[in-house]
Amino acid sequence: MAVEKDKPREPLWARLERPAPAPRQTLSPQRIATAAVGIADAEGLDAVTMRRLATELGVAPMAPYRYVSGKDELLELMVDHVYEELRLPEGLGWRETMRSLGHGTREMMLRHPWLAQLSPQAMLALTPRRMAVTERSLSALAGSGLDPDTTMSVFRAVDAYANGAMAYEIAVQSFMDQQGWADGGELRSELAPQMTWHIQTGRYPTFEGYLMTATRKDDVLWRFETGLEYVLDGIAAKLGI
Amino acid sequence: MAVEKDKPREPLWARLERPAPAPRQTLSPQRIATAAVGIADAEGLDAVTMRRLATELGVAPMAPYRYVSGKDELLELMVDHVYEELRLPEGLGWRETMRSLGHGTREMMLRHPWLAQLSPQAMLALTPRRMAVTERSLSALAGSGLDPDTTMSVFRAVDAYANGAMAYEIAVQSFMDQQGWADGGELRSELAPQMTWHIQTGRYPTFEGYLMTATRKDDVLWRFETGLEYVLDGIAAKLGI
DNA sequence: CTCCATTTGTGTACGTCGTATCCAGCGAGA
DNA sequence: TCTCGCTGGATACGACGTACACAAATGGAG
Repeated sequence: MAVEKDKPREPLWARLERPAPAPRQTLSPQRIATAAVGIADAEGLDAVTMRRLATELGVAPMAPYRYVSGKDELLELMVDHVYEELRLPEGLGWRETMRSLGHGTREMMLRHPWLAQLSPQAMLALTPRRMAVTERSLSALAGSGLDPDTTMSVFRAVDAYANGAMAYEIAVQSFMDQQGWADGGELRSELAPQMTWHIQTGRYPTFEGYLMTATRKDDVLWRFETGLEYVLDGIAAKLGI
Repeated sequence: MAVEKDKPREPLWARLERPAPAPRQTLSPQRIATAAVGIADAEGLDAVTMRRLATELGVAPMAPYRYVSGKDELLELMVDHVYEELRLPEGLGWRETMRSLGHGTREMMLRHPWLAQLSPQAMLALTPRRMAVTERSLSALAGSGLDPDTTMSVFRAVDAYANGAMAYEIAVQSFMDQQGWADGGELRSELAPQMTWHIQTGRYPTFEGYLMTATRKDDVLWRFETGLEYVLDGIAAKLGI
């Protein structure tokens, strides 16, 4: 017996490309992905359990394992499923395409907040629809006369900003949800016990000043767009459009 | 009995401020945080288990619960512990401070890659040292004559970029580690079975072109810095420095 | 139509996790 | 000295991911 070595197992996406070898048609990757995403959307990622998924599909707990090697691949399947919603319009210039990437990412993540709590590994997963987004982005950038490395750096910068900003936005949103606050009233935001306590120590005067005088604390869209424009402007400035 | 309602429990940080009420000195938040961070650094976040932590501390599994209400608070403690490493030099201009925030975040996350796989909730946690970083950032920005909302948007943009970029960098890094690849040889990077399969479908010609012609695919620091400069340039451009 | 190899779903079981609950013992103030 | 409150220990429970061996259903070959 060799050192503990995972059997190299054909990539998930390769398997799915072949027409299903023998269809008994109660389960399918599609059905599995849809069900799992449904659970995650409705009750959060923690509710996505192999057992729960099986129940939802009306099937024994181990059944989905025929289509997915484990929970990690299930998450990959979910990511790919949901990335279908992120379509970049064709024929736009680099800036509009990148803006569209940002906003598309934002909307997709707001619809599926659990995306923000996937492990980086799962978010790195090279799924077909994810690859398609990358391809489209790079090809929109291709007309600008940049070298390949710079092109990729632009795409990654926008993607990094969008993901980072949404991780934060979603964290705040889900915190408020769980507090039962329908909307981010400014007052309520300050009333988070943790925040109140920190401020009351008097150690963060600048922050306190912000809390008391800012007027767009709850305008999350404004914040996202403002940041996105920084990134786009910076790209334009550095690269001469 | 009221609706299932968690007892409001005093914020973690408030409790820690009081001098330990009765010291029997075998356990302490400090010791707990250090041990937990040690485990996570050495073996990854999954190895951080309440039981494992207790073992490491030479204590019964339930003992740490006296200092931490559950695993979530343990993670908060870990985050705070590690944020001590992120110190922003004083007296710098806004741009140098933000650059320092970016690089400081990067180095901290490279030292503690598990930061990238914390749930957004845990990353949102308002811990003292995190608050201190925010305070310092905002105060460095304060001299630039920006309104409070814009000031915050600048800080959040840099923070979002740094976090998003590092989530990606760390995911790639840990993937390579787990493949046993010491360094991101370009060839090897292409050899990831998933990637190879996708490329071979011929559906991603632009991406394929990038893979074959790019020369800085493995220069992760260059990529991080380039993206960070986009953000900083964009801020400077949009706000007139 | 029949038979069989292959594929698809089932049943059972194991080890590990987070943590609720109750208990024992120590230290300090009366 | 007694006792109260805090500390850490012991035990236990339910849920999780998944390994493994089995049964049922399928479609092509004869």
